Amino acid sequence: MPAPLMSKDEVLDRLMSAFRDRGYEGASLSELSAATGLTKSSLYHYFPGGKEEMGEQVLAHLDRQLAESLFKPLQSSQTPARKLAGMIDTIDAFYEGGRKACLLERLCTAANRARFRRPLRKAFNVWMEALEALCIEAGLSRTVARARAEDFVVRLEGALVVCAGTEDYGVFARTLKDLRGSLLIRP
Amino acid sequence: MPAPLMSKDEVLDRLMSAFRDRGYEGASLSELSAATGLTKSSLYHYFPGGKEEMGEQVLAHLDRQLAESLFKPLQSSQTPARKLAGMIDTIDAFYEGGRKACLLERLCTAANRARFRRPLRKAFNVWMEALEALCIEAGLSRTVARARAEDFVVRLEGALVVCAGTEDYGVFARTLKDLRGSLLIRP
DNA sequence: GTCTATAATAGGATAGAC
DNA sequence: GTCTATCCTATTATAGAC
Repeated sequence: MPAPLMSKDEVLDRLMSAFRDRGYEGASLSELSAATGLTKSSLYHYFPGGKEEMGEQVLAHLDRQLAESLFKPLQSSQTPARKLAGMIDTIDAFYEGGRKACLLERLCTAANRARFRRPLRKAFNVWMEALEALCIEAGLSRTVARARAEDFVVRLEGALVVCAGTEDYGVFARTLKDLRGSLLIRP
Repeated sequence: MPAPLMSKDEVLDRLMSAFRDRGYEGASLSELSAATGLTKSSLYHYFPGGKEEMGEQVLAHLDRQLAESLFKPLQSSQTPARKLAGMIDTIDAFYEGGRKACLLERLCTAANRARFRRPLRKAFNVWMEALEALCIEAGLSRTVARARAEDFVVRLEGALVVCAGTEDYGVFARTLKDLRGSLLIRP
């Protein structure tokens, strides 16, 4: 049995990229095959459950990435302001300045598929909870922290949608800049 | 030749609903057929260009609806604050409190299709320009007005995405409430 | 673990009767 | 303007060799 040509993580990265570009329904197995460089059959070796399992595992993969890039930096000994700055830089890179869509958004269309509903909700909540914790650490009340965290995710998702629709990527830059300056300030 | 069973506008309304629920790629002709009560062949009578033309015409249909519900109220003699309140009520109803997605967002996935790119960008811009005009009427500078308008659309789209992902429709209510109170206030 | 080959089905689209 | 019937192709999915 030949050694795998690429790691499972690499496969998941490429699938995620394809789903982000084309959406869950829009990404055909042929496209996913081209994106990974694997044949359809090889994809079925990794994902016996087919496209639905690919979506599921890519979502879990994103969960792990979020944990790595949102939680880990949160536990460092930096000031909240510095942590925020780092997180926003990470976000800016991950979304390529607004040119790359959000996987969560692109999976929402398929959220009637029961398999995606829970993990989707969880991913959004985990994200907001991380932001809420950061706000609280910066001295905001629980109530304000919660509202700020929610608004952060709302604006980020919205900016990505508007960028995709208008091809004006300044929207993303302006939104991040505003979030950078406003998330932690006292009410 | 039998009289049409329903008006073209009614057909377009139903197609829009289906596209908003399932996305452009997610909505199959069978579903569109079921949603309208017309057979596939009848749909092709209305839209000889097939699904792509359906998307195109539904987008144009939305344009007209926006003109009716965003521009017309703007030209009334009410105060800016009252116009804003009315617009937000309209928006709340149109999106069913966050339960119904935005057509523009759901078409972004298909925006690589050249036919959708321009109308999509136009729809976003027309919307933002209407909001900008309202802000200016309320006494805000052009610069602030532009930023507020952009942020309004960003937050609205984002709230819809987060609602779809979390099934927590409070997000939409909270976002609208905030927009209601903040769009027109002086910097 | 990867491939070629192929099956099965669903999707988009058309022809032609009424 | 609507329908039934059908076509073609792309899509998902599987079998089995190496």
